Amino acid sequence: MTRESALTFDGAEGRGGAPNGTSGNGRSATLDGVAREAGVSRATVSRVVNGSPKVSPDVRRAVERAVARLGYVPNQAARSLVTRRSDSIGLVITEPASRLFDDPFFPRLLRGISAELSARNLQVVLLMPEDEAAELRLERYLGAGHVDGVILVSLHGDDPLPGHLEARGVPMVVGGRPPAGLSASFVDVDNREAARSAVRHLAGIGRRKIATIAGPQDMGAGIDRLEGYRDGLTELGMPRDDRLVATADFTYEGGAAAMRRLLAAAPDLDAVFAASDLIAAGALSVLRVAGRPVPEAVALVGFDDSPLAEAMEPPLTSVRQPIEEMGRELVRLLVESLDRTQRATRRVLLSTELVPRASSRG
Amino acid sequence: MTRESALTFDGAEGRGGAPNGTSGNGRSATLDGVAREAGVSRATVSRVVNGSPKVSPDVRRAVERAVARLGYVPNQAARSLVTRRSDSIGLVITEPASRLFDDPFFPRLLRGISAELSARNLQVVLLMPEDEAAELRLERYLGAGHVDGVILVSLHGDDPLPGHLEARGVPMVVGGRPPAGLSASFVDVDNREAARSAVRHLAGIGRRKIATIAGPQDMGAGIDRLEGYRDGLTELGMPRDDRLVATADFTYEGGAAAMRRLLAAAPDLDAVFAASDLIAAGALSVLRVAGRPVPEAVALVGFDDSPLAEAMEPPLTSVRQPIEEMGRELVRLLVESLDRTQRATRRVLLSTELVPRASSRG
DNA sequence: AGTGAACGTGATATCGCTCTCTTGACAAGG
DNA sequence: CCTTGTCAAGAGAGCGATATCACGTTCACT
Repeated sequence: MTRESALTFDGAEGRGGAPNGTSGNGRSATLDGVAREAGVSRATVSRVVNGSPKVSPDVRRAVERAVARLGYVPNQAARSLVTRRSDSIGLVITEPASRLFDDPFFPRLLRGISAELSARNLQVVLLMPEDEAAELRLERYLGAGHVDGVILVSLHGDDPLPGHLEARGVPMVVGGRPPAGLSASFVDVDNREAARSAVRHLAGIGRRKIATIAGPQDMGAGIDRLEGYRDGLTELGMPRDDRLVATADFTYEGGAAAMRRLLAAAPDLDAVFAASDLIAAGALSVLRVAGRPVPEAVALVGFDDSPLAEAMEPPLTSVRQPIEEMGRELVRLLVESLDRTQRATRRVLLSTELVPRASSRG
Repeated sequence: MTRESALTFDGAEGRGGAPNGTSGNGRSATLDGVAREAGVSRATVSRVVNGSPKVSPDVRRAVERAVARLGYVPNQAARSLVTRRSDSIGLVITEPASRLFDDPFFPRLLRGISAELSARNLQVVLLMPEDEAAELRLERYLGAGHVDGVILVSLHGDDPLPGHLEARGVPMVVGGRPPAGLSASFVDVDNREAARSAVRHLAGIGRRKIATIAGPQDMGAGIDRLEGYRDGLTELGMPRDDRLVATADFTYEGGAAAMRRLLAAAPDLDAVFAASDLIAAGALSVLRVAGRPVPEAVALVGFDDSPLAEAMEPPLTSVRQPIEEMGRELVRLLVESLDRTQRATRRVLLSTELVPRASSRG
């Protein structure tokens, strides 16, 4: 059962006097103080604060008044000590400074997570281990129950953390498809379907030689988008042609290099689906130098719909992901697995939206 | 005095047996358990764990072994209850979904903060109030001592939060110059000097009609960059000309609109200093349409050095900010004010670096 | 009327840790 | 030989909440 705090902190802070409350020093009133003020026992105040139904209306009102008068806020430490809950969850980001930190994916995700948590009166603790030692410390920290559950994002294939957490029985959900072998609940966008729809779109404007610059093949996003590209070709009855596939890491330079390879291997291509906007930007610069105008000679589609997409010249058609929603869904999943003791793993795939712009005008 | 935990959690978790430690269930060993295991009192274990010097070497070793054997991790709730410290700090972001969420500023700042905190064994709690009610709740939460101190970023002029926190005596530092009237310590980049150097750079490549698209004039960054622009002109002995100044919010569209106004008011301008890269991108698109090639006819300089800058065509000269360092410095300042009881406010200005690219080639 | 279920309230035992005091051991000084 | 000082280690009192009982009341139903 989810804890529902019935206590609203929105009341006025006393009647203008100098209540023995929070103001001034940092010391807040205690349960005991409120009990005295209201003329009841600590237990009763606790019940009111926690929204127990077993309190008579008058007493409840009296207590609520006392709470407001004193500006009482429960001491989380004391509460945690006995409930063995921290009412906070950990957001673990294991990412070596790269991708995540160069695009707005991360702030948006955070916003979604935060919004959904605050609706539940939970707090987020941010955890970004910098190195091996920190990750070990982190494991201990999480295993010790300092947070009630963990959200992991941006996992790489070889990270031992999720396995260890699972072994310690720490409730956990993963953002983005986790590496094989891990049976954790996760939320991801439907990369495969998204890529397929991008290919469909390019075919829809008459392109017949559709190439792709895929992402790293050790990451879920990279793999799935390539799969989807192939699905799309198959669905359209187009032949599979390996000269039309290049891979790159999610960078500008990587995209540029891959585009050069594609042009060399298949000079007659007339469209490119890039696995990220940054890759597309790199590709675009190469196409420009090569004298292949976009979209006339080569149509281009990116992925992420970052601010970059809109600012490019020509503006880039791109696949938008519901990132905030992903954050919210992660929280929902985690909270669910916290409430029930069930450990059934669940997978959630969110759908995407193709945003057409000038880079793929028919 | 800063708490230094002498306890390293990096040791092996027992010798392969099934220690009564953390593994398996989520229940960790307690101080008492460790004390029994080591044949000493709780107090002594506590001293070892907290790095007190008043413990003989043998006893210390014995305790440390017991700690490692049991995989003991201190219970933060219990500790907080008595020390009245939470060993965590709050990062408050009051931003209506806009700017912060469309550029990599935020993840980088977070990384800096996180790195510096984890070196001190402190945790970050992320707080993003969504509306008025949430902000009130937040105030109570912070006032109740749930965190030891607060870092505020992206403050807007009319936000009452910092004032209220100050009144409640919550230790606090601010990222970015705070609105006037607030006497809090803060860390900012030297926007003024940065803008001045951008102007100097443009003059250095022979431009004589240097315009600016300034940011919102209710934000420190917007104001200071405009000031710096004016300083630059003065320093170079150039006349101040209000037709060469337009303001925009930090968006692509805002930048485009401002550029149109500038071209109308001062068709003979030959350089533009934009207060952000996104603004510059908007300006660039307008210049292109207007048939004013960059950098030949008009040189362009942005601010932030976001990934956008590098991907633009031509690549954008921009001012790089030491964002991670800003995060680290914020933490240092906060921790300092936590340690000493001194409430002296301090200001730290970090210097920036101009990254020249094709958009301002002489 | 009598029994007991239901319900509102209070007393009290924890939760795991820190920290102040006290104790005990041993060395130095008179 | 006793006092005094030093220093390591233990004993014990909370910190502020929750949760389990126990204790009246009130009511409904035999």
